[in-house]
Amino acid sequence: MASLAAELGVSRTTVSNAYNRPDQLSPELRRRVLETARRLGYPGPDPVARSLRTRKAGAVGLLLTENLSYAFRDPAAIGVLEGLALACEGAGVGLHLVPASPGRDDVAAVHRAGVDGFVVYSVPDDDPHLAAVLARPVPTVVIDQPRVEGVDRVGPDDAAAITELADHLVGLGHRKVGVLCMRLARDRNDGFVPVERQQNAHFHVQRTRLEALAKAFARVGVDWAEVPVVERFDHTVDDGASAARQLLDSYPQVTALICTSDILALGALAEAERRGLRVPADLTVTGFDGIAEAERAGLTTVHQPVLEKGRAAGKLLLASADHGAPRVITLNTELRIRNTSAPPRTMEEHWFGP
Amino acid sequence: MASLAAELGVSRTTVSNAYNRPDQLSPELRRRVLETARRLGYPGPDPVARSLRTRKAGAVGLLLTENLSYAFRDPAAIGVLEGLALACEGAGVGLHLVPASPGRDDVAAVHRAGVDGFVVYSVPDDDPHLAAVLARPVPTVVIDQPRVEGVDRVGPDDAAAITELADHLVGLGHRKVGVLCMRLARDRNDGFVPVERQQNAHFHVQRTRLEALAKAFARVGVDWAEVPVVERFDHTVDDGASAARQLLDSYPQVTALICTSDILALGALAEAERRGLRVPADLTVTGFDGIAEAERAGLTTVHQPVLEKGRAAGKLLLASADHGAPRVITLNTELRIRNTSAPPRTMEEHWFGP
DNA sequence: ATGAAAGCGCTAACAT
DNA sequence: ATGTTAGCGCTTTCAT
Repeated sequence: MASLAAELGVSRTTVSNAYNRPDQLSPELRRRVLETARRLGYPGPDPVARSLRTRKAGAVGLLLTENLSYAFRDPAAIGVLEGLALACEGAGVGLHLVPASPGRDDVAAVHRAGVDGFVVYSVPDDDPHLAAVLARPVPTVVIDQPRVEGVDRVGPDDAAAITELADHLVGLGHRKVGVLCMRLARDRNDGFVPVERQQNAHFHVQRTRLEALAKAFARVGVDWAEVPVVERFDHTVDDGASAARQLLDSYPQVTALICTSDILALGALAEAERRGLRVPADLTVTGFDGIAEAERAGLTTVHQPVLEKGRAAGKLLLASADHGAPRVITLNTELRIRNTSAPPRTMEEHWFGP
Repeated sequence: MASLAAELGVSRTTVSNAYNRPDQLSPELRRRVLETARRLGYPGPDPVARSLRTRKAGAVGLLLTENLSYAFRDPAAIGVLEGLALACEGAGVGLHLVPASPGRDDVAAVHRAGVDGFVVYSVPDDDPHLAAVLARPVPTVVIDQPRVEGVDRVGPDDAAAITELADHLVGLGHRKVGVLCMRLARDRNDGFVPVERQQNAHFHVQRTRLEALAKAFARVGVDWAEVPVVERFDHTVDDGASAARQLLDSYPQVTALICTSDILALGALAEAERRGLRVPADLTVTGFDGIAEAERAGLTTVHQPVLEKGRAAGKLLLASADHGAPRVITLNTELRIRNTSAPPRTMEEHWFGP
């Protein structure tokens, strides 16, 4: 830029103005500046230098707990991403996906990200990347989890939502239930979950849902310590199927499988079919999220507005006027009763048919 | 940072080293620096200033022709994104989604993006955002389109791929065909496409496919000027259905509908069902891409490795050693003949049954 | 309407 | 092992 100014015999200020404040220049001069720039191969102001000077990066960072590519496998995550992208697009700011693998604790990527703020989507409360984000002097919005003191948050009321679902099942008469849940902590534990691990789960959403389920079933006399809960570290339909298999192999008397995501529930449905169990006659299966595939499958589930979740987070972040109190946006959820939930078969029905 | 150094009675270099080159410091001093930093609330080196100094942003930009959120609706685009994210993650660099709406010609977002390079995915050759990207002094890789002189590119051999498909249809005996294609230029034209518009299409991929189809059918005596081609600006299953409706309303004698994407083909399938046309007995339908939904639907299509496409582009960009000749990666495609293509019914069959 | 001066926060040579 | 010096390229008062 210096050489350009020299060549033109003007100051650098003038060149800068030619790009950033056309009204501060005679149109004629501006034209000359731009043309000379082209001739000399000057590509326009360097965005990084500009960011340093203006203290604005023009981008927001997104931190996920998972491999970046995970976000593109899970329909619910895609919905959140889409909503967030929408909000960013509306404001003309970029969306910077931070490369944070769950395995390696390499937090450097968070430090390196030139962004004006972060959206953190569904990470465990002890995630080192999260700590790194919070240490940065930029605003942050958390989607779903964890709850962090003083930090904005967007998410559903998980306890209320799943309580409604539990009450539905209780009302149908289910007492022998099993649960399929997602990862509860950063360490892999593909299998049954002792109550202690449930209570200490670092993924707040899962912990809340399990707690709410325990409470709802306790009200009708079910001892939660007796309820089998199977955890899966990875989140695919196949994992849901294998979890269902593991649970039903040991607890064939279960009449309802409560899954903390639609993905897992879809897998449970597949496993039920494999075993020749009719849903919902022989087995009730429920999900959580309300993704399109679940609707197609007729799954009874709790629907949450994932796109809205992403968008709300983006808007919150971009509207970060130095607020005093942290803001919390609670999204509406809706129990959608479809074709995978029904009363359990009684013993009579079991032996003599309905 | 200056005040931190002052407080500690050391130079700024030492503070910098504490963060960036632990080996240049006594562990003891380093510990003291980091602790004092915490106490003083110094959040660590500013990423933007560091980028300015090191000339490395630690991120690659992604430019899409569409609303950012479009990328999250199209399974093929998601695949590309995932592959690209994978490559970025592997290298520890961020993925910066550039907010470039197709409508507004606001190129500023491209100028503002602090990135070390760009991946451009499927944009028209006259896209102003593309021009802005190429003007930046950073390496660029194009996925699919357009072809730009001297710029790296990753994509399938569209002509060869669709020629194979055309030959399949020709072999089955189809001569009365119709085509459903995606957007051919930046202006909206939802309807039939005159040959001239086909030849002047700014989306190179679509143009290539149409040209190859024309050539393949010309070889068996079909006059391409007589072949109906319907274009859709938006790319949804519903658009595919409405395009099929528009085409079949005017050309009911068509025996095969060639769609330039699986999404459009899925819509065509829906429309065929709506009209009571059996596929493939009454109507052959083909797609392009090989997305999961297409496989489920049993669609005859051309499969291309979308994830690999994104990953290859990312690797190419990240390995941008000042190469002499531009590099081109051609991906393998594969004709997948499934249940939506069959010989056309003859007139006899039509009147008297098979 | 244009220019001069100052500095955003950092790191990389090159000393010592 | 630590300090000195010199910018990276830009924008922004404030003057003229």
